[in-house]
Amino acid sequence: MIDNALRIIYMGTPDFAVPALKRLIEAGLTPVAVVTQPDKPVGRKQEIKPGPVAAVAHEHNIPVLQPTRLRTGEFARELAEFKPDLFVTAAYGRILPPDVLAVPRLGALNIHGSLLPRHRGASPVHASIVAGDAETGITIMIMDEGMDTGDILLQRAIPIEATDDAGSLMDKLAELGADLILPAIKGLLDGSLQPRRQNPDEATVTGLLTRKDGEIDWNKPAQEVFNFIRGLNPWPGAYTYCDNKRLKVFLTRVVSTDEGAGNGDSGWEPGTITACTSEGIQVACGSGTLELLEIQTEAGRRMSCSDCAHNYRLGTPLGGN
RNA sequence: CGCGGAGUGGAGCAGCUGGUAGCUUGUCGGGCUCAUAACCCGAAGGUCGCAGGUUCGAAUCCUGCCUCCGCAA
Repeated sequence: MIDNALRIIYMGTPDFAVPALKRLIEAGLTPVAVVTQPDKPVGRKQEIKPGPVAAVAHEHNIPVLQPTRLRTGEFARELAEFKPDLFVTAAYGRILPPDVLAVPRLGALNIHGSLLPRHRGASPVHASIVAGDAETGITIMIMDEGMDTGDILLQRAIPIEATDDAGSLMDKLAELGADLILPAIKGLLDGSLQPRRQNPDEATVTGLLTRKDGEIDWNKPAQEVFNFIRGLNPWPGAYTYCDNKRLKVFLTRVVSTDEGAGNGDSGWEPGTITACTSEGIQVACGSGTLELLEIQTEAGRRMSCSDCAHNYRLGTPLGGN
Protein backbone atom coordinates (compact mmCIF):
# COMPACT_ATOMS: atom_id res chain seq x y z
CA MET A 1 0.00 0.00 0.00
CA ILE A 2 1.19 3.44 -0.85
CA ASP A 3 0.76 6.34 1.53
CA ASN A 4 -2.16 8.41 0.32
CA ALA A 5 -0.43 11.51 1.56
CA LEU A 6 2.02 11.22 -1.32
CA ARG A 7 1.74 14.40 -3.32
CA ILE A 8 1.96 13.68 -7.02
CA ILE A 9 1.94 16.04 -9.97
CA TYR A 10 0.90 14.28 -13.17
CA MET A 11 2.10 15.44 -16.56
CA GLY A 12 0.65 14.12 -19.79
CA THR A 13 -1.39 15.17 -22.77
CA PRO A 14 -2.87 12.56 -25.14
CA ASP A 15 -4.99 9.45 -24.71
CA PHE A 16 -1.89 7.44 -23.98
CA ALA A 17 -1.54 9.29 -20.67
CA VAL A 18 -5.13 8.81 -19.53
CA PRO A 19 -5.21 5.22 -18.14
CA ALA A 20 -2.29 5.79 -15.77
CA LEU A 21 -3.85 8.99 -14.47
CA LYS A 22 -7.13 7.21 -13.85
CA ARG A 23 -5.31 4.39 -12.09
CA LEU A 24 -3.67 6.83 -9.72
CA ILE A 25 -7.01 8.43 -8.97
CA GLU A 26 -8.65 5.04 -8.35
CA ALA A 27 -5.83 4.13 -5.98
CA GLY A 28 -6.48 7.18 -3.89
CA LEU A 29 -3.38 8.91 -5.18
CA THR A 30 -5.21 11.71 -6.94
CA PRO A 31 -2.57 14.13 -8.17
CA VAL A 32 -2.47 17.53 -6.54
CA ALA A 33 -2.08 19.05 -9.98
CA VAL A 34 -2.02 18.05 -13.64
CA VAL A 35 0.24 19.59 -16.24
CA THR A 36 -0.75 19.28 -19.87
CA GLN A 37 -0.16 20.98 -23.20
CA PRO A 38 -2.15 24.13 -23.92
CA ASP A 39 -5.48 23.49 -25.64
CA LYS A 40 -5.10 23.72 -29.37
CA PRO A 41 -7.53 24.30 -32.19
CA VAL A 42 -8.66 20.99 -33.60
CA GLY A 43 -10.42 20.00 -36.78
CA ARG A 44 -11.58 21.88 -39.81
CA LYS A 45 -13.51 24.38 -37.75
CA GLN A 46 -10.52 25.10 -35.54
CA GLU A 47 -12.48 24.49 -32.40
CA ILE A 48 -10.57 24.73 -29.18
CA LYS A 49 -10.89 21.55 -27.21
CA PRO A 50 -9.06 20.42 -24.09
CA GLY A 51 -6.80 17.40 -24.48
CA PRO A 52 -7.82 14.00 -23.07
CA VAL A 53 -5.76 14.40 -19.92
CA ALA A 54 -7.07 17.89 -19.29
CA ALA A 55 -10.61 16.57 -19.65
CA VAL A 56 -10.06 13.87 -17.02
CA ALA A 57 -8.45 16.38 -14.68
CA HIS A 58 -11.41 18.70 -15.00
CA GLU A 59 -13.80 15.86 -14.20
CA HIS A 60 -12.01 15.26 -10.94
CA ASN A 61 -11.51 18.89 -10.10
CA ILE A 62 -7.76 18.63 -10.24
CA PRO A 63 -5.95 21.93 -10.86
CA VAL A 64 -4.64 22.03 -14.44
CA LEU A 65 -1.52 23.87 -15.52
CA GLN A 66 -0.96 24.51 -19.21
CA PRO A 67 2.21 26.53 -19.48
CA THR A 68 3.39 27.70 -22.86
CA ARG A 69 6.96 28.13 -21.67
CA LEU A 70 8.79 25.87 -19.26
CA ARG A 71 12.21 27.44 -19.01
CA THR A 72 11.24 30.69 -17.39
CA GLY A 73 11.91 29.70 -13.80
CA GLU A 74 8.41 30.84 -13.08
CA PHE A 75 6.99 27.46 -13.96
CA ALA A 76 9.27 25.65 -11.51
CA ARG A 77 8.24 28.01 -8.73
CA GLU A 78 4.60 27.49 -9.59
CA LEU A 79 5.03 23.73 -9.33
CA ALA A 80 6.95 24.03 -6.07
CA GLU A 81 3.95 25.69 -4.47
CA PHE A 82 2.12 22.37 -4.68
CA LYS A 83 4.92 20.85 -2.57
CA PRO A 84 5.01 17.70 -4.70
CA ASP A 85 6.83 14.55 -3.60
CA LEU A 86 6.83 12.99 -7.03
CA PHE A 87 6.23 13.73 -10.70
CA VAL A 88 4.65 11.14 -12.93
CA THR A 89 4.83 11.89 -16.64
CA ALA A 90 3.45 10.12 -19.68
CA ALA A 91 3.66 11.58 -23.15
CA TYR A 92 3.55 15.13 -21.89
CA GLY A 93 5.23 16.31 -25.06
CA ARG A 94 7.79 18.68 -23.58
CA ILE A 95 11.28 18.32 -22.24
CA LEU A 96 11.46 19.25 -18.58
CA PRO A 97 14.28 21.66 -17.74
CA PRO A 98 16.59 20.94 -14.78
CA ASP A 99 14.96 23.41 -12.41
CA VAL A 100 11.62 21.71 -12.93
CA LEU A 101 13.04 18.23 -12.45
CA ALA A 102 14.60 19.39 -9.20
CA VAL A 103 11.26 20.32 -7.67
CA PRO A 104 9.88 16.97 -6.42
CA ARG A 105 11.53 15.43 -3.40
CA LEU A 106 11.48 11.91 -4.86
CA GLY A 107 12.18 12.83 -8.45
CA ALA A 108 10.15 12.17 -11.57
CA LEU A 109 8.96 8.91 -13.10
CA ASN A 110 8.24 8.65 -16.80
CA ILE A 111 6.04 6.07 -18.48
CA HIS A 112 7.66 5.37 -21.83
CA GLY A 113 6.12 3.30 -24.61
CA SER A 114 9.07 1.13 -25.55
CA LEU A 115 11.70 -1.15 -24.10
CA LEU A 116 14.39 1.39 -23.43
CA PRO A 117 17.05 2.08 -24.49
CA ARG A 118 15.42 1.10 -27.77
CA HIS A 119 13.26 3.84 -29.29
CA ARG A 120 14.00 6.77 -27.10
CA GLY A 121 12.16 9.92 -28.12
CA ALA A 122 8.78 11.11 -29.23
CA SER A 123 7.25 8.26 -31.19
CA PRO A 124 8.35 4.95 -29.68
CA VAL A 125 5.17 3.03 -30.46
CA HIS A 126 5.15 3.98 -34.12
CA ALA A 127 8.85 3.34 -34.41
CA SER A 128 8.68 -0.16 -32.96
CA ILE A 129 6.09 -1.27 -35.51
CA VAL A 130 7.79 0.42 -38.44
CA ALA A 131 11.08 -1.22 -37.42
CA GLY A 132 9.41 -4.61 -37.48
CA ASP A 133 10.17 -5.37 -33.84
CA ALA A 134 8.75 -8.64 -32.51
CA GLU A 135 7.98 -7.15 -29.14
CA THR A 136 7.76 -3.86 -27.35
CA GLY A 137 6.65 -2.80 -23.93
CA ILE A 138 6.59 -0.20 -21.23
CA THR A 139 9.53 1.23 -19.37
CA ILE A 140 9.11 3.17 -16.16
CA MET A 141 12.23 5.27 -15.82
CA ILE A 142 13.59 7.87 -13.48
CA MET A 143 13.83 11.03 -15.48
CA ASP A 144 17.06 12.91 -15.93
CA GLU A 145 17.86 15.85 -18.12
CA GLY A 146 18.38 13.77 -21.24
CA MET A 147 15.82 12.51 -23.69
CA ASP A 148 14.62 9.25 -22.15
CA THR A 149 18.09 8.49 -20.86
CA GLY A 150 17.23 8.00 -17.19
CA ASP A 151 17.70 4.85 -15.15
CA ILE A 152 15.18 2.06 -15.64
CA LEU A 153 13.03 1.20 -12.66
CA LEU A 154 10.56 -1.27 -14.12
CA GLN A 155 10.04 -2.77 -17.53
CA ARG A 156 7.59 -5.23 -19.04
CA ALA A 157 7.37 -6.54 -22.60
CA ILE A 158 4.41 -7.52 -24.77
CA PRO A 159 4.45 -9.03 -28.27
CA ILE A 160 3.57 -6.96 -31.31
CA GLU A 161 0.80 -8.85 -33.06
CA ALA A 162 0.58 -9.01 -36.85
CA THR A 163 -2.80 -7.32 -36.56
CA ASP A 164 -1.56 -4.45 -34.43
CA ASP A 165 -1.35 -0.94 -35.72
CA ALA A 166 -0.10 2.11 -33.87
CA GLY A 167 -3.56 2.78 -32.49
CA SER A 168 -4.21 -0.65 -31.04
CA LEU A 169 -0.68 -0.98 -29.71
CA MET A 170 -0.87 2.45 -28.16
CA ASP A 171 -4.03 1.40 -26.34
CA LYS A 172 -2.42 -1.79 -25.04
CA LEU A 173 0.68 0.04 -23.88
CA ALA A 174 -1.34 2.76 -22.20
CA GLU A 175 -3.07 0.06 -20.14
CA LEU A 176 0.22 -1.66 -19.45
CA GLY A 177 1.66 1.63 -18.29
CA ALA A 178 -1.25 2.03 -15.93
CA ASP A 179 -0.62 -1.48 -14.60
CA LEU A 180 3.01 -0.69 -13.91
CA ILE A 181 2.85 2.77 -12.43
CA LEU A 182 1.62 1.79 -8.97
CA PRO A 183 4.16 -1.04 -8.53
CA ALA A 184 6.86 1.31 -9.78
CA ILE A 185 5.98 3.98 -7.24
CA LYS A 186 5.82 1.39 -4.47
CA GLY A 187 9.16 -0.05 -5.50
CA LEU A 188 10.71 3.36 -5.58
CA LEU A 189 9.44 4.19 -2.11
CA ASP A 190 10.41 1.00 -0.34
CA GLY A 191 13.58 0.39 -2.30
CA SER A 192 12.46 -2.99 -3.62
CA LEU A 193 13.15 -1.88 -7.17
CA GLN A 194 16.70 -0.93 -7.99
CA PRO A 195 17.21 1.53 -10.81
CA ARG A 196 19.56 0.26 -13.46
CA ARG A 197 21.40 2.21 -16.10
CA GLN A 198 20.58 2.07 -19.77
CA ASN A 199 23.20 0.77 -22.12
CA PRO A 200 23.74 3.73 -24.45
CA ASP A 201 25.21 1.46 -27.12
CA GLU A 202 21.80 -0.12 -27.64
CA ALA A 203 19.93 3.15 -27.84
CA THR A 204 17.90 4.24 -30.84
CA VAL A 205 16.08 7.54 -31.12
CA THR A 206 12.79 8.39 -32.81
CA GLY A 207 11.77 11.87 -33.78
CA LEU A 208 8.43 13.57 -33.64
CA LEU A 209 6.22 12.45 -36.51
CA THR A 210 4.52 14.85 -38.84
CA ARG A 211 2.03 14.24 -41.61
CA LYS A 212 4.78 14.49 -44.17
CA ASP A 213 6.43 11.43 -42.67
CA GLY A 214 3.54 9.33 -43.90
CA GLU A 215 4.51 9.10 -47.56
CA ILE A 216 4.94 5.51 -48.64
CA ASP A 217 8.20 4.45 -50.26
CA TRP A 218 7.26 1.68 -52.68
CA ASN A 219 10.91 0.85 -53.29
CA LYS A 220 11.03 -0.91 -49.96
CA PRO A 221 10.18 -4.59 -49.55
CA ALA A 222 6.50 -5.39 -49.17
CA GLN A 223 6.86 -6.40 -45.54
CA GLU A 224 8.50 -3.09 -44.66
CA VAL A 225 5.85 -1.10 -46.47
CA PHE A 226 3.23 -3.10 -44.60
CA ASN A 227 4.88 -2.33 -41.26
CA PHE A 228 5.24 1.32 -42.22
CA ILE A 229 1.57 1.70 -43.04
CA ARG A 230 0.25 0.01 -39.92
CA GLY A 231 2.89 1.71 -37.83
CA LEU A 232 1.57 5.12 -38.85
CA ASN A 233 -2.10 4.19 -38.59
CA PRO A 234 -4.25 5.92 -37.46
CA TRP A 235 -1.91 8.86 -37.01
CA PRO A 236 -0.32 10.56 -38.89
CA GLY A 237 -1.50 8.08 -41.50
CA ALA A 238 0.26 6.67 -44.54
CA TYR A 239 -0.37 7.98 -48.01
CA THR A 240 0.79 7.85 -51.57
CA TYR A 241 -0.20 9.62 -54.75
CA CYS A 242 -2.41 8.39 -57.54
CA ASP A 243 -2.89 10.61 -60.56
CA ASN A 244 -1.31 13.48 -58.62
CA LYS A 245 -3.92 13.21 -55.92
CA ARG A 246 -3.26 12.10 -52.41
CA LEU A 247 -4.44 8.64 -51.55
CA LYS A 248 -4.55 7.62 -47.92
CA VAL A 249 -3.86 3.99 -47.15
CA PHE A 250 -5.25 2.50 -43.97
CA LEU A 251 -5.10 -1.25 -44.23
CA THR A 252 -2.97 -3.57 -46.34
CA ARG A 253 -1.92 -7.17 -46.62
CA VAL A 254 1.33 -8.69 -47.80
CA VAL A 255 0.62 -10.89 -50.80
CA SER A 256 4.14 -12.05 -51.51
CA THR A 257 7.47 -11.14 -50.03
CA ASP A 258 10.11 -12.25 -52.46
CA GLU A 259 11.10 -11.58 -56.02
CA GLY A 260 10.36 -15.07 -57.24
CA ALA A 261 6.76 -15.40 -56.15
CA GLY A 262 3.47 -13.76 -56.91
CA ASN A 263 3.07 -11.27 -59.67
CA GLY A 264 5.04 -8.36 -58.28
CA ASP A 265 8.21 -9.35 -60.06
CA SER A 266 7.18 -9.46 -63.68
CA GLY A 267 8.87 -6.27 -64.74
CA TRP A 268 6.62 -3.90 -62.81
CA GLU A 269 8.19 -0.80 -61.37
CA PRO A 270 7.70 -0.47 -57.60
CA GLY A 271 4.47 1.37 -56.94
CA THR A 272 2.68 -0.01 -59.97
CA ILE A 273 -0.77 -1.53 -59.69
CA THR A 274 -0.42 -5.12 -60.78
CA ALA A 275 -3.88 -6.46 -60.13
CA CYS A 276 -7.33 -5.39 -59.05
CA THR A 277 -9.20 -8.20 -57.40
CA SER A 278 -12.53 -8.45 -55.68
CA GLU A 279 -10.69 -7.96 -52.41
CA GLY A 280 -8.23 -5.21 -53.07
CA ILE A 281 -5.62 -3.48 -55.17
CA GLN A 282 -2.26 -5.18 -55.51
CA VAL A 283 0.81 -2.99 -55.77
CA ALA A 284 4.36 -3.96 -56.63
CA CYS A 285 6.97 -3.04 -54.03
CA GLY A 286 10.76 -3.05 -54.14
CA SER A 287 10.34 -6.75 -53.62
CA GLY A 288 7.12 -8.62 -53.21
CA THR A 289 3.55 -7.41 -53.56
CA LEU A 290 1.28 -5.56 -51.19
CA GLU A 291 -2.50 -5.52 -51.42
CA LEU A 292 -4.35 -2.36 -50.43
CA LEU A 293 -7.52 -3.21 -48.52
CA GLU A 294 -8.75 0.13 -47.20
CA ILE A 295 -8.06 3.53 -48.74
CA GLN A 296 -9.41 7.04 -49.01
CA THR A 297 -9.21 9.51 -51.88
CA GLU A 298 -9.08 13.26 -51.41
CA ALA A 299 -12.76 13.90 -51.81
CA GLY A 300 -14.06 10.49 -50.90
CA ARG A 301 -14.57 8.84 -47.62
CA ARG A 302 -12.67 5.92 -46.26
CA MET A 303 -13.67 2.76 -48.03
CA SER A 304 -12.88 -0.86 -48.51
CA CYS A 305 -10.98 -1.68 -51.68
CA SER A 306 -13.43 -4.45 -52.42
CA ASP A 307 -15.80 -1.61 -53.30
CA CYS A 308 -13.49 0.47 -55.40
CA ALA A 309 -10.75 -1.76 -56.81
CA HIS A 310 -12.55 -1.90 -60.15
CA ASN A 311 -12.00 1.81 -60.60
CA TYR A 312 -8.25 1.35 -60.75
CA ARG A 313 -6.39 0.05 -63.74
CA LEU A 314 -3.48 -2.28 -64.06
CA GLY A 315 -0.20 -0.51 -64.65
CA THR A 316 -1.21 2.70 -62.90
CA PRO A 317 1.79 4.11 -61.07
CA LEU A 318 1.47 5.22 -57.46
CA GLY A 319 3.75 7.52 -55.55
CA GLY A 320 6.12 10.12 -56.92
CA ASN A 321 5.29 13.81 -57.04
C1' C B 1 -14.70 34.55 -43.27
C1' G B 2 -7.72 29.79 -43.78
C1' C B 3 -7.28 26.70 -48.95
C1' G B 4 -9.71 22.95 -51.75
C1' G B 5 -12.71 18.56 -53.32
C1' A B 6 -17.31 15.72 -53.34
C1' G B 7 -22.81 14.58 -53.06
C1' U B 8 -25.94 10.41 -59.73
C1' G B 9 -29.70 2.90 -58.96
C1' G B 10 -27.17 -1.26 -52.64
C1' A B 11 -21.60 0.05 -53.30
C1' G B 12 -17.67 2.66 -56.35
C1' C B 13 -17.55 6.00 -60.46
C1' A B 14 -18.57 8.46 -65.64
C1' G B 15 -21.66 12.07 -67.77
C1' C B 16 -21.57 18.38 -66.45
C1' U B 17 -19.02 23.06 -73.83
C1' G B 18 -27.75 21.89 -71.71
C1' G B 19 -32.03 17.66 -75.60
C1' U B 20 -35.42 10.73 -73.45
C1' A B 21 -29.66 8.71 -67.25
C1' G B 22 -24.61 5.32 -68.35
C1' C B 23 -20.29 2.04 -66.66
C1' U B 24 -18.13 -1.46 -63.14
C1' U B 25 -19.55 -4.23 -59.16
C1' G B 26 -23.38 -6.18 -56.13
C1' U B 27 -28.51 -8.33 -55.82
C1' C B 28 -32.36 -11.61 -58.05
C1' G B 29 -33.73 -15.33 -62.15
C1' G B 30 -31.92 -18.78 -65.88
C1' G B 31 -27.92 -21.43 -68.46
C1' C B 32 -22.97 -23.51 -68.65
C1' U B 33 -18.00 -25.47 -66.90
C1' C B 34 -12.66 -30.13 -64.75
C1' A B 35 -11.36 -25.34 -63.35
C1' U B 36 -9.47 -19.80 -62.20
C1' A B 37 -12.03 -12.85 -58.53
C1' A B 38 -15.22 -18.07 -63.41
C1' C B 39 -18.27 -17.47 -67.95
C1' C B 40 -22.95 -16.54 -70.96
C1' C B 41 -28.15 -14.69 -71.13
C1' G B 42 -31.94 -11.92 -68.62
C1' A B 43 -34.29 -8.80 -64.70
C1' A B 44 -35.15 -5.53 -60.84
C1' G B 45 -33.34 -1.05 -58.83
C1' G B 46 -32.26 6.32 -59.50
C1' U B 47 -37.12 12.46 -56.71
C1' C B 48 -29.15 12.84 -60.51
C1' G B 49 -28.07 16.23 -51.82
C1' C B 50 -32.22 20.25 -50.82
C1' A B 51 -34.70 24.85 -52.45
C1' G B 52 -35.27 28.54 -55.93
C1' G B 53 -33.87 30.85 -60.85
C1' U B 54 -32.59 31.04 -66.39
C1' U B 55 -34.66 28.03 -70.57
C1' C B 56 -39.14 25.17 -75.22
C1' G B 57 -36.24 21.78 -72.24
C1' A B 58 -31.29 21.37 -66.57
C1' A B 59 -27.70 15.82 -63.64
C1' U B 60 -25.52 19.54 -66.83
C1' C B 61 -25.79 27.07 -66.36
C1' C B 62 -26.86 30.85 -61.97
C1' U B 63 -28.13 31.80 -56.53
C1' G B 64 -28.84 30.15 -51.54
C1' C B 65 -28.75 26.08 -48.03
C1' C B 66 -27.54 21.10 -45.99
C1' U B 67 -24.14 16.95 -45.50
C1' C B 68 -19.36 14.51 -46.12
C1' C B 69 -14.16 14.74 -46.97
C1' G B 70 -8.70 16.26 -48.24
C1' C B 71 -4.95 20.06 -46.97
C1' A B 72 -3.44 23.41 -43.35
C1' A B 73 -3.19 24.18 -37.95
